[in-house]
Amino acid sequence: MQTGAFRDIRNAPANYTILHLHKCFKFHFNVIYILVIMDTTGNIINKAYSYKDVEEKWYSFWKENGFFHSEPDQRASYSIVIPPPNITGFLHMGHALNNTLQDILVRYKKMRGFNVVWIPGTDHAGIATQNVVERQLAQEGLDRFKLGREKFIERVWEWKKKSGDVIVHQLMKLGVACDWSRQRFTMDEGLSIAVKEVFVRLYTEGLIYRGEYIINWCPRCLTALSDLEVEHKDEDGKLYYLFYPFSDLKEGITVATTRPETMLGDTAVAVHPDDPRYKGIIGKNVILPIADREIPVIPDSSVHSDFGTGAVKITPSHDFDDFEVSKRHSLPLIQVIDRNGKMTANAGKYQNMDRYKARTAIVEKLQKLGLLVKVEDYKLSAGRCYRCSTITEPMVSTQWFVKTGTLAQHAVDAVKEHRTRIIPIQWEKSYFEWMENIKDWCISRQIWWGHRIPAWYCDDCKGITVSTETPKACSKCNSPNIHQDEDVLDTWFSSALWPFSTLGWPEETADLKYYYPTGVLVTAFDILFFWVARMMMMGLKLMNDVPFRHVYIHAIVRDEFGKKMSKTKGNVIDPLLIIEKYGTDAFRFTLASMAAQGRDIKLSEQRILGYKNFINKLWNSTRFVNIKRLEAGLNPPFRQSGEIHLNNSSENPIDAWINKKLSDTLSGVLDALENYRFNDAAAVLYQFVWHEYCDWYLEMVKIHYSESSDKATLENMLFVHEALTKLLHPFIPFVTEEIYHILGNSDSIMKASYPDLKQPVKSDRVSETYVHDIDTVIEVVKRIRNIRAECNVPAASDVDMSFAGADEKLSLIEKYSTYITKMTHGKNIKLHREPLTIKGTAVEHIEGLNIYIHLSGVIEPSVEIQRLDKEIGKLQPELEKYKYKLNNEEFIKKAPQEVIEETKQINAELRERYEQFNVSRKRIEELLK
RNA sequence: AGGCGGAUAGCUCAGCUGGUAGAGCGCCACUCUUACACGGUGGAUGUCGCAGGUUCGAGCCCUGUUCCGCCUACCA
Repeated sequence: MQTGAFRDIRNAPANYTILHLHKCFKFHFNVIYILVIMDTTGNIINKAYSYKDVEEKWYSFWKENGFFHSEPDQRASYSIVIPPPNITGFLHMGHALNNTLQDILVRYKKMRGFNVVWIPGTDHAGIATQNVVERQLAQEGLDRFKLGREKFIERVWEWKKKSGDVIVHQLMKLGVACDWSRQRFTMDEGLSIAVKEVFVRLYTEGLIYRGEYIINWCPRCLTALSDLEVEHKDEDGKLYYLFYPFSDLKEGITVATTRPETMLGDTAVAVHPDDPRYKGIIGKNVILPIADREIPVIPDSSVHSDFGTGAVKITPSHDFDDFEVSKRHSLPLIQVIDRNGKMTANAGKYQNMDRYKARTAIVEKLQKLGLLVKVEDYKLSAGRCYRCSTITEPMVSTQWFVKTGTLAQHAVDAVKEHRTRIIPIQWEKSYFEWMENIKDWCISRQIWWGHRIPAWYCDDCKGITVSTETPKACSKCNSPNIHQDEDVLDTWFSSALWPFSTLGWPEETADLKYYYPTGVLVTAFDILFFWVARMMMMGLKLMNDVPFRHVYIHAIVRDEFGKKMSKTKGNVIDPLLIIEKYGTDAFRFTLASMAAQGRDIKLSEQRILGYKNFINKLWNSTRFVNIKRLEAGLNPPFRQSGEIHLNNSSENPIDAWINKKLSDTLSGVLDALENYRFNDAAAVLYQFVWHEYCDWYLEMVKIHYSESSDKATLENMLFVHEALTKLLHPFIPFVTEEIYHILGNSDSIMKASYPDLKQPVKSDRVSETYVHDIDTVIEVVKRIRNIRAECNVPAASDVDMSFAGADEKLSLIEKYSTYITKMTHGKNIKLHREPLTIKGTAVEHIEGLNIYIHLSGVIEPSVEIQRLDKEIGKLQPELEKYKYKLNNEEFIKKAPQEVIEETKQINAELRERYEQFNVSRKRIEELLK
């Protein structure tokens, strides 16, 4: 038989008819043991946890039973609105992390008795979605203009119907406890009403206005972009030095530019007013070559004298700064590049030429004229459209804006007054910085997919009518000849309303009253400005209250090179593949464990594998406790209340011990989750389950139960197992639900409540003693195991052991001798008051106790001396450190009393151990003589 | 250019308010023991980027500095 075959059978699914094999391979004999373990419903419980069987089953169970649903009631509410993923989106690591963290909070708060709602939904993603559909049209040889606005929008809706919920179904795979009955879409009827309402209100108050301004324009998407929608990157470019002669043609001025094609739109040359080189020429005119226009030399302090020649050509129509300069100096605007990125009629014979072809042509022409002074290589930062990466063009046009001044101020105040807390707090600084330098928000987009701007223009009086309902006539002159604005609103405009529009605003609904403001917004920092800041402004303005009490900012998941994962870069790790490979629970636990990582999470599969093993460990411990449960015929509830009580002096010491550790774990998890330290919560649970509960408690239960058949301890074990299952549920919902049922519960674990510290954990002196006892037993066992391993004692052979020390310690050893012998393969324990000297014995020392392992024939005295020397060698530098510390007068004088006490105690312990080792060493040496 | 973050065990990273450096994976040895080999037991491994400073005491605070990353920005 081969190992491979062995494994294959072991991992067979639950419905596999052959019962799985158990510890089957005996080396010389082909003996196969078959062990069958069944749960209460008669299913075979697999030895290896197979998540695939479990996950789908429970998600539909939860969903169909309405466990995700919430309605306002008497309880305290806790609400979260999902950052709505784009309908064009596919689940990526960012979504996975973001939604896992939210789900942990949602399930946790539910189990703590809050009435929790998590409102899901999707975003119409204007430009992104339009691009997707336009690409489809292109394949059919069509474009949106051929189709016309109405037909095009129909096409988008069709597409949305078909593919828009892909991301939603992917989210479900993560196990998210969203209230799907409340699912919203930013272009829903209700949300569209909210959008119009906000537009009209803000317009009426003068907070939305229409104006001519220079904006970022994408010549491919043919729309305005907000500042945030433009990405800047350093690129190789050239810096051209152009010579503009004075009108007397004798001398001139050299300007530097990276964009010579814009020179045809120049309306001035600016120099710094204090620049001595140009003192005399301010006010003179230069002749703009090719265009043959005269333009003035003007003073402006925004010019940096030390850059280039200290003289700047001013092109107000195609440069943000120049636009500002032109306003200060009342310069005319001359547009030379059009919306398609081609030269306009103002460019004379270059008309209709592409902007980059025109650059080459104009540079050549200038060279011929002898006006090109020089060309240098230069790194420049070009703006690119965040959707299609086309280089954007600054363009002067008429757009709609939100006046952000006071809105932003209120949003700043709210955070300063901690009505909304940003966590981690360092993000506050970025938030303030951005908010305090905010510009008016350009909200109009020249695309078709989105909320159409509710403004109508009168063909007769040119008046503007803004209204939530489609008007019949101009509100100014009553003329029926009106037409609606062609533009739609920035996608983020509707997203900004998300925390209240999803709750029914502008209606004053019961939901709105009950759930607003939301408890927390969970998001990555990359949309802190795009979205969070704008929700703050809108929430405060329209609801008169912050939209969320907390903002929790988590990391961005990056690839191994620290780059943001994106489809265009092709560096995406698909979470769905990870789920397929390791299971959702393992994946979720990994994400929670890594949530603390600074700004980037670089996902490593090794780590996920580790947590998959953890789930398996949990699974197998469940198999064990359930065998015992069925044997003993125990059924839930395993305790009358959820209280963890330590004050039962008749209880088993190991129960007192594990209950204390459970209680510590509980407070650790609560503290961590209340402070959004997901990784700490995960670590505390991992440590408890594996290294306290499984490693020690279950092993001791085995020993105890085989001796005493004590059902009370089994019940305590089941109580602890169920409690830790509940504690883990928010992190790993699927496996915990399965376990909860295996333990004999018929209801969902989602209905269970988190173990609660409100019922105080009492502990009397007896329990405390028990806890300390077991800690000591563990310490003793570890020391003995250590010796066995270091002395290469064969694992299967039992060894005699003796103990020497104070009565108190000896009675402890006596009391727990069964645990000690069974856990160390020991036998014939003997107790002594005085230290021993026996040949062939290895020695260990812990506080107040000497441990002797009798290894005649296994260990030579000389070898034992070497071993002791090693121990002594390890202790020496430690002792030196403490000696120095305690001899330091300043330390004694200035350190807090408790630190000094602690130091003294550790020192005493080390010293005792050190001395005992030395004594033992001497005795063995004497034996050798 | 400014702002922010990172630099800790071979790898991926924890380390909250300064008080004997941790986890997971990997590695070495033993081990298929009756929940689990996706397991058990034991073990090795770090001048906490570098240089100063404050402090009785610094991975943590301060100053400077070097790499790496991100964000913002009007040097044309």
